Amino acid sequence: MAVNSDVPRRSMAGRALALLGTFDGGHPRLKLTELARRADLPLPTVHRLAAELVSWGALERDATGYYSIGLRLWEAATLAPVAGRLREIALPFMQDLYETTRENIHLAVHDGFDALYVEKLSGHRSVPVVSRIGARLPMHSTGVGKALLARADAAFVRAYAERPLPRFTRYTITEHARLLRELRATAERGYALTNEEMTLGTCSVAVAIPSDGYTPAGALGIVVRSVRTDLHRLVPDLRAAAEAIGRKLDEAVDDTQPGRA
Amino acid sequence: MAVNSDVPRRSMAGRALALLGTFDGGHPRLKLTELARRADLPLPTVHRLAAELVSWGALERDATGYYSIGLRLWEAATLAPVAGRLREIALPFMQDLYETTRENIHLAVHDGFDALYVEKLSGHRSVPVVSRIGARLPMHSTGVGKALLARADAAFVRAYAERPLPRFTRYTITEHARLLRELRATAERGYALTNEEMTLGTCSVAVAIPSDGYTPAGALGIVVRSVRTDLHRLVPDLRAAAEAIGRKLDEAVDDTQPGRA
DNA sequence: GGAAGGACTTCCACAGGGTGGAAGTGGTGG
DNA sequence: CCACCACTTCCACCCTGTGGAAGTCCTTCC
Repeated sequence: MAVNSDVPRRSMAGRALALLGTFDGGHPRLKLTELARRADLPLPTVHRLAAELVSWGALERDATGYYSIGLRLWEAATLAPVAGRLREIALPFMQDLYETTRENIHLAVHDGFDALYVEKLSGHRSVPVVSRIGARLPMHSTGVGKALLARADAAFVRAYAERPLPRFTRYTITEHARLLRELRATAERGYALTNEEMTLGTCSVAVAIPSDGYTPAGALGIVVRSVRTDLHRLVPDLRAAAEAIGRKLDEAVDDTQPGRA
Repeated sequence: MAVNSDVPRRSMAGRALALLGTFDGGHPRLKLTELARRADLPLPTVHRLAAELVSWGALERDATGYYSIGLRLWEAATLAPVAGRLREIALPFMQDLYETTRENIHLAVHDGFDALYVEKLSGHRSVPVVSRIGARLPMHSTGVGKALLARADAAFVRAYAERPLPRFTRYTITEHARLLRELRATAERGYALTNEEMTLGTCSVAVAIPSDGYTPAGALGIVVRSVRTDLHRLVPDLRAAAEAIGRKLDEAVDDTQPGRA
């Protein structure tokens, strides 16, 4: 018997989703037992349910018994607005930025208290970074995060700053007052900067994508080696790209939706 | 009462998945009624189930009542091997190809009777193409498709060629014997070519990614305007990229999996 | 070689979550 | 003002999922 006396007894669909939810960046492949333990479900239940998910294509199971996310689920997920419309529109502009910089180009959206990375371009010559498509990173220590936060409404920013701000390097901003000051400066300047706040040796510029019709709001950023001192020179291109993306998004919204997004 | 006397009574999880399956490239957003009709489920059932999916984040519902695929499902799907490992490894090489050509760079895998597009890079100057990340296109009319098909085992190729081959342009190969001949030529040549077989005005080169440890098998392709006649010149770079990707995939497989993929 | 342990699979009688027709609500357009 | 349509809520019946227990099949260790 599970000890979920407080949990209001998950439904079948809820259990199926719980199984999907057990996968994360550190655990993209799981064995049956791990799946059951992480989802806190009895083993036979997981066994039966997982088999059904596999038969539909929501999960895959390889010869060694490991489960991973299935191809068909991935395929369905490409239809999410964030992956479809936003990415599709942004990509050519991100390519342009990549060509001129050959550095990591990030596209992230605001979700909960995190910046969720929707697209990332990088080449062999780019600095290695911790981001990954589908990854969540904090907003106070990343370029795109600060750009998003600087645009968020005051109540949200206050809520964000009142939580403990995890430290990643000795340059990470962890004092609430300093974060608020930084965000004010970002808003006035019109773009966000970071300097070794997430990873030593890298710094970044980012701007918010000015689209009023589209949610969740996005931001575009570039991460470079900190030895490069010409971060500011990237701003005009970055801003032009963000504005062009925003314009296209608004057009696309008008096309498909009579109401708001 | 639904008329599914032949369908073996779908389970709850099956119904939830059926809802996700109602979305496709032509219908990325659906209203409740459409969802119910397309999934062939009673409206109250869909209503209840959809609400549960929304609360988890597998679906989203906007102010106008339209459902679409949810952010959390998209996030989970980024953990699929095809999106995670394959894409991540291939991307820098695809970037290199993009820089030298500024044309559409495609990465596709073999799934069922289709080429499933896993990644696509394109800029403003690239020819417009019908592909989309997550899209499925036939294997006999696309570069990546032919590259995959030329490597598939004989039984599969026979099964493929025995089905009717849909025609897209007057250049599409629709005769079975000719397709088999073409595939033989592709295998000998070591790369696939198409010439206005999917879309008038575009042609393409593609090569299979030579990885023995990794399934599903992938292919890398470039689509350019047909006025460009130097398609063959792209082959060395393309092949080098595919080989490098294959090598990295095999390393990655060794790292994480004692057995086979 | 054999015993112990662990991971996975199968079984089945019980029970509580899901079902879906029907009725209610709200908005729209004629 | 009414008719219509899309969505939402309700509830008593009953079928589907439940999960402990037992079975199978490796792997490891002595």
